[in-house]
Amino acid sequence: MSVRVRFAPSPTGYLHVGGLRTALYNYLFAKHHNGKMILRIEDTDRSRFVENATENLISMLEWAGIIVDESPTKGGEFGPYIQSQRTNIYLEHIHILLNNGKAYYAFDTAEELDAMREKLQAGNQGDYRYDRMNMKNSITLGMDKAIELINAGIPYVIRMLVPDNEEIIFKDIIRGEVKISSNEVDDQILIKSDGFPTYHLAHLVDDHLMGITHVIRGEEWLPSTPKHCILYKAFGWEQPEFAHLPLLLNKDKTKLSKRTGSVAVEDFREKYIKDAFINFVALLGWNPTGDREIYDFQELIDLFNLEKVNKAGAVFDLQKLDWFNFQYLQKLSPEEMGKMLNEELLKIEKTGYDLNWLNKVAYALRERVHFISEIPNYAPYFFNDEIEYEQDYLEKHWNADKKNIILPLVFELEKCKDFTHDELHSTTKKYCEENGIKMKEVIHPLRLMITGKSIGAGMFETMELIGREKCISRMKKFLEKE
RNA sequence: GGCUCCAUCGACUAAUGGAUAGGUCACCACCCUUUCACGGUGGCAGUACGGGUUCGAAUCCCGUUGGAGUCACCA
Repeated sequence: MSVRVRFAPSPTGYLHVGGLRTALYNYLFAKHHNGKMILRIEDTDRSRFVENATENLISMLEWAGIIVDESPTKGGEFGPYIQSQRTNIYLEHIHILLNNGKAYYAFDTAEELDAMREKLQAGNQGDYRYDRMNMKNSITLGMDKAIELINAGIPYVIRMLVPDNEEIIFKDIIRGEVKISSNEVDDQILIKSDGFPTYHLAHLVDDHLMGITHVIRGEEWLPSTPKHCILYKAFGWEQPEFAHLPLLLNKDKTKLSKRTGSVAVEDFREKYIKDAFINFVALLGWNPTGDREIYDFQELIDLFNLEKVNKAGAVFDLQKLDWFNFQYLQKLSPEEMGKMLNEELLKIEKTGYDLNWLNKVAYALRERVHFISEIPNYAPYFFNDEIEYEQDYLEKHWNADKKNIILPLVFELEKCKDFTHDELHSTTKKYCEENGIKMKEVIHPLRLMITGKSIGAGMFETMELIGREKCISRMKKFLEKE
């Protein structure tokens, strides 16, 4: 049987990085096995629906390189792929359960449920499950009475009937065998009073109908998996394989949330190189063994296996992601770097640069920044003619003596024919040798006069990029002032 | 609180009962050097604790401790 997996988010606004990793693992697993991945939108909670969330979800997945085989926009033979368009299917299926006695109607109000839970809490602690035999439902009232209430327009829900005293055992690919007594499982609501199914019913019916072979989802679903096992059995369906992924964590080891920083994929898209981000995320909770860190997308697909997914959660620590970004930055061509730099400059409304020149600037600085986006701030002297001088640097490398050394050099440099790195370098070297001074004695003042900053790329390379005219005028302006 | 899951350097992880517990990020030092970086070399740092099984345990078992997830007419 060929592998079919799914990613089934709720359209609640944005794609969470934890969700992206789940989607990634699903995708890697599917493609590794030449299988299919589907995208299904779980929008049965009408109150949480957010406009355009589905489009956003898809565009984030596509940015990440996750191209699903079947989806609301792409279609497929198992559609529709939006749960709110499948309500009739759920209703059909709930009747199977109603008819075989595996589900029942319940009429309790929110207040009555609250009262029940309070009572249970007062009695035996830790047990808040639906008290089936002491509430208003078709078991205590009888089916005739239940039908009567329904016909009278009384709101109702449909709950699953959990069998007593059964041991539920299921196999998880990552965690092995998990056991739990059915006495711990609640009579979960399957159909809400608004007629929509809950997640538990809807996802399970869909997974079955859509031929899903492996359910790969976050660990937060582990506690409700026994419910799903009971449901599969109630329907008489074979259950899929389960794999519950370890959670992505905040620094304090709690489930990753936006509390401590951004978790929306769109925010990462703005800052990081896609391949670096994917590489980083893929290695959070999984490792193909060995000492390697850098893997391209195809290698991830080739190597991925669920058996080597870790059990413990992984702290989502951006420090290493920055390093990955640096590594991938070095692999880009000057043209790619220049393009990114141009986009950054557009954001701060700096336009009109020669693209070829931007390529060179970005390339020259590639080893000094983790992100292309740092460049405008790291080396403003490429884009502003107004130079700000670093005070410490100025004090350290400038005084009356320096002026006497530098002045003749400026004239020599002005005479350079091509104003290229090589010529500037040899001219300066010659000058230093003739006057018995060290190169660094003059390079720092040059850097100071032209860039104002103590850090940056090689000075002659920088001068070539800034150009003769600007370099000379900056030096002269500085010399007049100081 | 009940239930379930989990536990290797600060972080990500490797080591499928057998070497001095390996690599990467971060941090520190040194080298290179034209500043800052890159790069190179080295360093710091870990099997939560206690039992057991075994010739041998990070690894298997039990217990303890700690952490997390979950317990909705949300997914």
